[in-house]
Amino acid sequence: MTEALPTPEDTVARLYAELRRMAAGFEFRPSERLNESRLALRLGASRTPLREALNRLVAEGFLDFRSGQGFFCRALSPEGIFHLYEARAAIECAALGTAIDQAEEAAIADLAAYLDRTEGAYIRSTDPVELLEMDESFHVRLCALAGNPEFDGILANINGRIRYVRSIDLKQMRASGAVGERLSAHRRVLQALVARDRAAATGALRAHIEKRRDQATEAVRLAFADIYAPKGELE
Amino acid sequence: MTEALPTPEDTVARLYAELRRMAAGFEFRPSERLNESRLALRLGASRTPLREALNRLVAEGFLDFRSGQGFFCRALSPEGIFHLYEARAAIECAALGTAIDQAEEAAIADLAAYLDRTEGAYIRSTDPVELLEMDESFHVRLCALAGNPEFDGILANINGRIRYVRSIDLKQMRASGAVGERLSAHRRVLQALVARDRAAATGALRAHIEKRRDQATEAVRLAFADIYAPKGELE
DNA sequence: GTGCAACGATCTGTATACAGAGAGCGGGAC
DNA sequence: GTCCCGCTCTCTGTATACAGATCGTTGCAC
Repeated sequence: MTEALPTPEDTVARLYAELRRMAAGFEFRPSERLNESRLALRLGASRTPLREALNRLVAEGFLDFRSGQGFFCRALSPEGIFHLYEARAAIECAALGTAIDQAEEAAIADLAAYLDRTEGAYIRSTDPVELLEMDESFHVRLCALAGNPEFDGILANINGRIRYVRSIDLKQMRASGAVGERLSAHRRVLQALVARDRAAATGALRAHIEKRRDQATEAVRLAFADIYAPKGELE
Repeated sequence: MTEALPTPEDTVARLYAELRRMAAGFEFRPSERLNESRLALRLGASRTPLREALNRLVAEGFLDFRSGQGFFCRALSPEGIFHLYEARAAIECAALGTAIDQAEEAAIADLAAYLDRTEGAYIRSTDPVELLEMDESFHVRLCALAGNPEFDGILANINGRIRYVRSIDLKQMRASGAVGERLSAHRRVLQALVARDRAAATGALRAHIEKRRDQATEAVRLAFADIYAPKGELE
């Protein structure tokens, strides 16, 4: 189920997709060093294509590289997450601004249909992954209305790098019964877009993302406290 | 990205820096296929580290990769350039907005000092490369005031990919004696920043970048006409 | 002259080998 | 018990070898 999309024979692409998924979900712990030989063995390839895939992930900010020491998982910090959400707000709001000027009515209608279609699942879903995909997908589709592949690429990169904390944020929202809040934020943005009301649309989108930014940053901050404070309860 | 210092001995970093420079300046022609063996020989390394560097540049959008066919220089099109400038405006304006809220007075003063310091060279310079570096540097410093490394990284990437057309644009401005216009645009942005006037600052910056966007896009469009109808009134 | 097909040279994709650097561990001094 | 030194073993960084795919070219049919 997870291994289908990259063409049957393309080792580097396969490794890249697999490693990106692992890195996005912090299956490597923050700042952990990666053992190339073990990883290559586990993924069924040699170190040569593995390192090519790893280099791509370094360029995309999923991994770090230190000469002579190899590849490391990226660090996880409240500041880093804050900056990623801030960049995300910048890109999404800019894309929305362009979309308000230029998106076709039909494309906007498609997005509205998507929101209607997923509304039920959004509220009732108990699957965190499904929830995450739906949230991400709404924002990706919104961004795509601008018709600028640069926006899409930057957003896809950021989405991968915040995926882990976003899923934590979503779990917390679900636990506190606040999923509807997110959904209504999406709907508010969409309505302003339909009305071609730039100030209302970008304002609503920015407020939504900044709220998620603060929640996600706080969640990481608390996790940090857990990691660095308690010598006591471990094991 | 403005890469980390290429330490004396780090083959991949050296190759990456060299290839990035070459790709940025379109020393490979648009859509040209790269011959790995020849390139490795020319750069004094083997294909293994070369391909690692090439993979990083693919991830950054400087090169394309097609499985089974190898690496290609990115295409050059008016639409592509338009999208890059549009993304640049989004990032720089967002960074400026953050800077207006949060930048220290001292940091803003540094930028003002930089502008004063380079003003003379800016107007008198006959070296296109120097002109390009100064223009780019002003915008990079402005962006850095936001204190968000994500903004800096995205801008560095875009700067590399528009470097070629930007230098053409600068040459044309110099030829038409319009360099002062650009300088005054920078100064207008700075003054609004000093006054912490968000609307004026982002408005001025956006207008400046969008003007450059249109000029650069048009320059590429004309070059396209030259390429695809090169024989004058033939046929 | 044009289109197609098969051949050959070239190039890519991956595995493997090996040298040198780095990290971890044990032992010794204090 | 703690710190430091040196050793060893592992891992990284790069070169090279080789299999399979690709592209250009030549020759043939029409």
